[in-house]
Amino acid sequence: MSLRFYNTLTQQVEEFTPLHDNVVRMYTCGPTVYNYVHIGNLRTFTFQDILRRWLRARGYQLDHVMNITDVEDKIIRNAKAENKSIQEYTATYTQAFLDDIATLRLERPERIVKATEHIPEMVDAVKKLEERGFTYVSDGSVYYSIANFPSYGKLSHNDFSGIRAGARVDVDEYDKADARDFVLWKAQKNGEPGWDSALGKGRPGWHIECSAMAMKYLGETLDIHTGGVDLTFPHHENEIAQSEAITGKPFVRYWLHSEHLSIDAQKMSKSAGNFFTLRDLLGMDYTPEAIRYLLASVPYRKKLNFTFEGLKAAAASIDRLRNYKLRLETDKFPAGTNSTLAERTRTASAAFDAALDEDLNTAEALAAVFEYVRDTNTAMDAGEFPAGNVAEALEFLTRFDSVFDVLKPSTRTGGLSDAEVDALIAERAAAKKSRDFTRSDEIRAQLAAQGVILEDTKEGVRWKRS
RNA sequence: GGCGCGGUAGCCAAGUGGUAAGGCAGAGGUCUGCAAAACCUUUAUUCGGGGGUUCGAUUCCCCCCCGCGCCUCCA
Repeated sequence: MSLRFYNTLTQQVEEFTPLHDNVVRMYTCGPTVYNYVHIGNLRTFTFQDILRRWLRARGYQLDHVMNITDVEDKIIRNAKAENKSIQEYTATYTQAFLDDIATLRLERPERIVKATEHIPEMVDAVKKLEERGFTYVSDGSVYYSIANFPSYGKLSHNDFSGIRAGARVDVDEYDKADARDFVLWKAQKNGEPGWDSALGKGRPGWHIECSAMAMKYLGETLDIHTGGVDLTFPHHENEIAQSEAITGKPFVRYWLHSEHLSIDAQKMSKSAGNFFTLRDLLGMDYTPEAIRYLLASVPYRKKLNFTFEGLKAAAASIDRLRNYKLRLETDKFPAGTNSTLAERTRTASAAFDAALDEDLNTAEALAAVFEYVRDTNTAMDAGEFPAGNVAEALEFLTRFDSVFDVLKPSTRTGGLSDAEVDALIAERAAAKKSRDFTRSDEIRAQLAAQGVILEDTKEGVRWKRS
């Protein structure tokens, strides 16, 4: 039993151990808060959530930092268009992001840090690069000279040995194809926000944010750095170039990148306009759990093609698991304990663990759960599932749900109270007893219309909310 | 062009040098007053195509075809 992850740096699946003690120091590139995040963004954050939960399940403690990029070209442009301050504009979308990840049951990283609150650290990092000879100044802006960092390209596995030094531009949204050097500090221009600093009045480049904040909180060498594959180059490559030029030490030990969510076989992206936000899908009455399940069920290094059929399938899968749990909790089981079944539970649990240990293979982990569900349902149907095995089955479900977190229905406002439901069920039972099936079906339909599903079993009626 | 990922049943998708997990959907059936739930049967002689290695390849090697991503902002 050892945890293994695919490391982009080495292009291999490697055994994972933290550098210090039992604490995993992890950094995640968070959102740029210029708009609502879409479900493609949320796929990556869901992957990180599964990673967090599994690391903890395996006994590690976490020190996880996520940044919020709250100053950047698009933010400046959009805020200006809406006649708002940067702070005012980003506050809206920062809160929306926090709300969205909470809706999807994504755990909050131990620290969520904002770029604009770490300007001094970034300036300091740039100064250190300057002292070590990795920078040059042009038009008041400070650039990183990658010609001075020979191992540039080791993460993205690109060969930059033929690169020309000196070509540079000073905006995030480049318009020169041959630019390779990147900006560390942007001199203030007409009307843009700027901070006074030893580098002159200006604002930080995107890449230096992450280097400065990651090292401030997590030290010079991190255990894990995650992000979407699109950040591998140039963003993460640049983080390495900055951080390692400053410290002379390896910046990150394990780089984990999650594949994109696509739609109609194309990458979902804001610039392409082919995206759904979480709010869009919730507005279509899909549940957060179904969305979470869909995003989590495809292993993170595999492209996930988003379809509504897939989303419905996810919801159906959750229903199957919830029905199973309800059955465990409400059926009457014969007395005793079955050692063969107990062994079956252990096998399933071990398979679940092994699947997640191997680079978070969520698809295989789910298969282990569903095989177990089918086998034990069969045993229950045959009356061969004793009461003494119920607890272990529920424990296994709990372990599953500690990672996937989809069993508990999201609370809905309104609807019938439990007492009202019970009263109607009692009325229906009376109708059934007098073989008034018209009335009993009427009540069942009435409840169904209000989101309450009845199931008649040998032991009586059980119900659930849809 | 460079780098990277992928092509497995209607859809999603796991997987291994030894004969194809799981979920969803579909069809039939058992159970039920009817449902629901559950279960059973059924759905890929086959894993993009062609060579090669091997007793044996979906799994290893070579070539080719197709899709996607990064190489400029982007999870």
